[in-house]
Amino acid sequence: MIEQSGRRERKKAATRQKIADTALRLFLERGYDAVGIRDVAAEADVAVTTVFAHFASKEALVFERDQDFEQHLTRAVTDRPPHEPLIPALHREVQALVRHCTAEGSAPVRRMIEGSPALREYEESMSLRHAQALAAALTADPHLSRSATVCRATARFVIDAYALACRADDPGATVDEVFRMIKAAWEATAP
Amino acid sequence: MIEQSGRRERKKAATRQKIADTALRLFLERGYDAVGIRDVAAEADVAVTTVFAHFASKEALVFERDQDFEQHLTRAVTDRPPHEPLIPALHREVQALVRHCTAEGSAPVRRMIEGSPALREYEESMSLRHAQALAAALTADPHLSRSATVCRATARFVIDAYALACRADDPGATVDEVFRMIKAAWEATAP
DNA sequence: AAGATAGCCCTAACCGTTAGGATTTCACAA
DNA sequence: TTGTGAAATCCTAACGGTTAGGGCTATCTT
Repeated sequence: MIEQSGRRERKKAATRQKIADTALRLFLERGYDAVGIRDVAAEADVAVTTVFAHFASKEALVFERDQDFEQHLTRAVTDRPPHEPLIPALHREVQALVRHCTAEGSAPVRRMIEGSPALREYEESMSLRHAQALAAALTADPHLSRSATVCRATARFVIDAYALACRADDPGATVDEVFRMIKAAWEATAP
Repeated sequence: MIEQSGRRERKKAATRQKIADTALRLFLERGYDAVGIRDVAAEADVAVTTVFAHFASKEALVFERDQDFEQHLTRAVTDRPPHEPLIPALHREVQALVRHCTAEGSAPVRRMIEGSPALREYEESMSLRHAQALAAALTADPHLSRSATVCRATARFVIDAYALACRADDPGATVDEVFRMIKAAWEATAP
């Protein structure tokens, strides 16, 4: 139970990756709704129960890197140099995340997500979790000294900026425009 | 096909109401997860297919008045006296909506929603729709003359205020605090 | 009164998801 | 090396939300 030495972990990670890769490939080939979990399992040559041992739901197969996103965001807050102002740090990080999700290769995936109500709904609820994690990071920052409400609201605003930019015609400009609003909102709460 | 003379529409509405009432009662009595659609249908004395003819999903049974919410919100924008400033109008409306959803009788329903991931997720995706409707109303207002991005961001901020307040210890104060931020954000975008 | 149609019903299935329990694979220590 | 425990996987069967297909009746329109 303490610190496995390799092979098991590697095999598990390999299985997980194989499932995720197979799923994404099938989804893009035939459409999300046209591919069943049983199809994914068969093609990846694992049992259906194994799929659910690695992913909590069918939608989760599409958002495999979800955890990374949350970490990047919270670390933009927690790992920034001391006394560096908060909003520019978040602004930069959101720009980077948006660039990542509107990159060349991501277009088909985005189209698939927008085309499926189930995936859109799942993405929304993911965003809510990210907002909560970010709110926690803001609340914990000793330099900020804002109320919990302000931290929660700011976190949601930042996630809104990301969500809007991902779907906008000019993602970069959208992030900038929304962050001008966030900056004003934040500064209006100065203690 | 236009303008039925009554009985049919009345019967349809009655069926819908009976299903919604029965569902909510059973959910509160036994818990959301412990009640199946087949139970609701049997207790309301209708076929399962009839339930889905009136409600798009099991979760929708809980948010029967969803449409009203959206109308109230958009009308706070479209029906306000000419030249009345936007933000105070929205502020007042959100206060009213929050009071409504944190009223005495709503507590058990709220507890039920917070206790079910499926319901929370559904509520989130509803909120997104409301934000889009509000954004459309803002974009359409001839007195505002803000970019589509600003309208969309503001709409989401307002929905955030509502969502945060519904779960806060002091809902009224939360609305006020978040709206101070929204006001600053909005004014920072003055043309 | 006679069609047209909306609302409802029934049955059977689809699909995501989970429970239960067996089986294999690996890590580690005797 | 081999025994042991735990983790990963598997199989089967089911549960519960949801939908398709097709039929029946009450209501509406003309």
